[in-house]
Amino acid sequence: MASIRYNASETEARWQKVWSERKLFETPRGAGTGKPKYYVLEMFPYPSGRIHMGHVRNYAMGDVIARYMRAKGNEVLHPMGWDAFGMPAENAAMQNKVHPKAWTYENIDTMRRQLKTMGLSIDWLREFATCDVEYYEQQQRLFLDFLDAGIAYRRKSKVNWDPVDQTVLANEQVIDGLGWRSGAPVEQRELTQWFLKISDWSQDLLDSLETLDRWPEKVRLMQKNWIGKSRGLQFSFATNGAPEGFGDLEVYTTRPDTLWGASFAAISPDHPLAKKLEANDPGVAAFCAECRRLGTSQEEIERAEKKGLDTGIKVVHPFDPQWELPVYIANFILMDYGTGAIFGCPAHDQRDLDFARKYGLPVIDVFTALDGEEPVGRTAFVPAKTEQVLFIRKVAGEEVMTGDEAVEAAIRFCEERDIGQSVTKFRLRDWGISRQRYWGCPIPVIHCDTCGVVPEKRENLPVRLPDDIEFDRPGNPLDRHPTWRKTACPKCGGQAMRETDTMDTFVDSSWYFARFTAPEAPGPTDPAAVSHWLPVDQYIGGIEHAILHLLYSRFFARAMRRTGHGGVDEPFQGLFTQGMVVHETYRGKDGKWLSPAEVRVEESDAGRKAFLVTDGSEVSIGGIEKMSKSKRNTVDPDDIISSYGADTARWFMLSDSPPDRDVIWTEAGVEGAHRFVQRVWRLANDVTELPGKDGSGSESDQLLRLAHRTLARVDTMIGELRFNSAVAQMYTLANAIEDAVRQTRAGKPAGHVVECTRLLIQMIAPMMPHLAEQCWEVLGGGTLVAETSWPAADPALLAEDEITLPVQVNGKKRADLTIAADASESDIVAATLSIDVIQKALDGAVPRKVIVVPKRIVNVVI
RNA sequence: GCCCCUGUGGCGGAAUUGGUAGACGCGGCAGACUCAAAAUCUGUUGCCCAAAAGGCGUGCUGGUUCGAUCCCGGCCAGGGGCACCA
Repeated sequence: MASIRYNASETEARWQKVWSERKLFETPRGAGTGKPKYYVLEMFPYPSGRIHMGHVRNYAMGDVIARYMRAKGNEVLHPMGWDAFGMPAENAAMQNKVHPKAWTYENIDTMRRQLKTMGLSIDWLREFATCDVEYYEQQQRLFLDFLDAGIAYRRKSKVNWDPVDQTVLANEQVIDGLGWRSGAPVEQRELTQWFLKISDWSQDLLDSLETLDRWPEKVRLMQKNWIGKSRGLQFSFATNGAPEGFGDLEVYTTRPDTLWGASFAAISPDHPLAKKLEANDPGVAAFCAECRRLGTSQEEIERAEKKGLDTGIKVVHPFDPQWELPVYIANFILMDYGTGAIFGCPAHDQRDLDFARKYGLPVIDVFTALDGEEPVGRTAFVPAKTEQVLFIRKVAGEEVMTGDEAVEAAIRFCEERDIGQSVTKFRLRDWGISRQRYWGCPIPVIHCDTCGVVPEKRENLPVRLPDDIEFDRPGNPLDRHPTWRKTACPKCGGQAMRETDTMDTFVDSSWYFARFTAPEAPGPTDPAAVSHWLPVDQYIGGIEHAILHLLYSRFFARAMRRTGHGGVDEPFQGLFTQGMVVHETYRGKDGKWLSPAEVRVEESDAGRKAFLVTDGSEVSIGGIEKMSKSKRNTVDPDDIISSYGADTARWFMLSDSPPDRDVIWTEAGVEGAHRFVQRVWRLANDVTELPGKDGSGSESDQLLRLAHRTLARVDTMIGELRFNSAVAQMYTLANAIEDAVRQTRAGKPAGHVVECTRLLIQMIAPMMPHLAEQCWEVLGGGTLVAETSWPAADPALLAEDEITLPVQVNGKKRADLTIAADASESDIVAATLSIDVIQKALDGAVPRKVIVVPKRIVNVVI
């Protein structure tokens, strides 16, 4: 037989052209065609330069769903755009003297070209970038509506400040407390900034998580914890020795049941009391300054060594006027949560215990340790679990209560005595959207000396970013621009200044999915299109967005609805979080990172070894890590697509690894995927030339049965995004068809071979669309696979008349039992007990129990 | 530090979610074809034991159950997020 090779690059280009000419993936504008709608969306990419394998994986998955849903008879919306504002463009501007705009649009061009070679079924007519004026103009309209509705407001907030570069730093730009460029110790500064009132919806965002049953449980949990609803006691400590004008110290606690074990109070360095003290006491000022050097990142603050400064002020314990506690300023208390002041109970909180040990404070055990629990010793005794029964000795006498009950009892106890009130708090803070940067959406407000903060008139929108800017110095070029800031006050007409802050790029990505439904609408959205297409039926993206992006988008949907821009609360009905693409790392003798292209890996009994391609010297193989430029362990999708084809890349990304887990990129894996491409192509050709292919017989029925069983399984697996399992099913079917071909050649004609192959091709089509079209043509499909309906599995072919049950003795498998599928339980027991092995095991005795699980297993208990 | 997740052969993983652990793929080994190689095909492949019988085996450890990769407790290791990276 002539060896037939499949030419991927020719074939792929050919079918991409056909799809595009037939406008197969362009979704009609407006309310649609009457078919059920299905909106598939993958998180849009940041145009960083070139696409990477992570993108290939993400968009391959989305494309499978899009093509599958189309074949299932849905009107599918599958758009693509660019999350195009952000810091990297400004960094590139500073380093390479390119304009952020030019850099961004060039990257978009490159990446669009790369994505197109993947053969994605995307409606490219809807494409936009968030840095397009047409997009950010609409975002400015949204902002003004939010401002009118009281959703946007200004207040003071802290930023990381680089005193040398005189600029605001992102958390990422603060390394070990130092500015990334200047190396100067970072300070905290307060600026007046714009906020969005996400906290208005805290309860709603929490409650609605329950309705998101097509979201991963872990994401819902993370969001729940992030919103952080808590019930606790808020009360005041009377102070003794506080500066003039400072009254009581307000404290919030979720553990009022430990109040009897209080041994100190602590306040945030940003607490009003600390600020008062700071003004007059250089010691306090020095300590607070040190705390502020930790920057604004919560991780940094909580991982730092716990430090405190005794203010000398005392507070009076609410249960006993004679009992005084010292007040510390402590570096681990956040002003943003609760009241910025706490009481410490070292016996029942590890952090408080560490603090007490360090500063010699008493440890007072409130609870009676249960049997087996260690009393307070090296570590705190924390009976936090609700199952653990505990006492609050003094609060509830000797009444036995669980943890939550104890907290409730403590709150009641305090309320009855007028010591404080029950308060519900959320951890979720309002969203600060001000960024002191150029490459973002300008906030459309004007500062007027007489009128204050005035929104720009809507007819003056967009507030365009100026193109003539300079990046010769750090900081926001908008501030330094000679003319851009200067404008007339929309209210009084007098001289006024524009806001130079731009918006957080998370704002851009919080509503793009709505804009895709009507990308040319004169307003931010077209309400009819939004109500037709939203919510997104399947959203796919990285787990790293589990909290911020997804929560902000949920908030935006609500805020847009309130301001008349949308019809849904929940933007994403189905969510899937895919894993990363990782790769081995390599280092040469000099310790420098090497790219996979420079390395040849050999596998033998002695294990894996790697050698430099150029001189054959041995290379050390390092850990498997996320593909990154710095470790040079990236593989360029262009290289893979040009040598193997897009279908191979897509197939490899979808096989083997479960989509929500990390996938390891290996050369062997790609070759394996490519081998399958070739096999399928050969199979399609072999099958059409096969003599006697339409014969029938029990063998052929078996093949047809398998094909329909495979179809039924693949159908559910794609629906559940279990692509790797679907792939395995298709391998099994392909193997069986190859066997059938071989048998037919050997003179035992197996029928239904063409029919089964066509089914296989239709199943493969969403994953390897080009190969499928080519095979479909050879098989005489007539139309395009992309236009055929998804085949339905025939229930008659799925039924089985005989089944094989495993037979266990005391839970260990000892035999198999093949029996009619509809056999009764007593038939099964009888048949089981007549098996030789079972009789031998019983040795004449009567089994204690025989457990029959229908269609699963038989277990004989002796 | 806090929240969340993951852990199964040499490797990626499967297991109808409490019912045959290792489907399918990669790699290895043996063979066929070939002057030879590539490609392709066939067989084999968790570990222990010469083999059979059997035993062991899903990060470690304890428990619940007729039966645990799956449920519960305690650990260990790796990863994601922590509000100005996107």
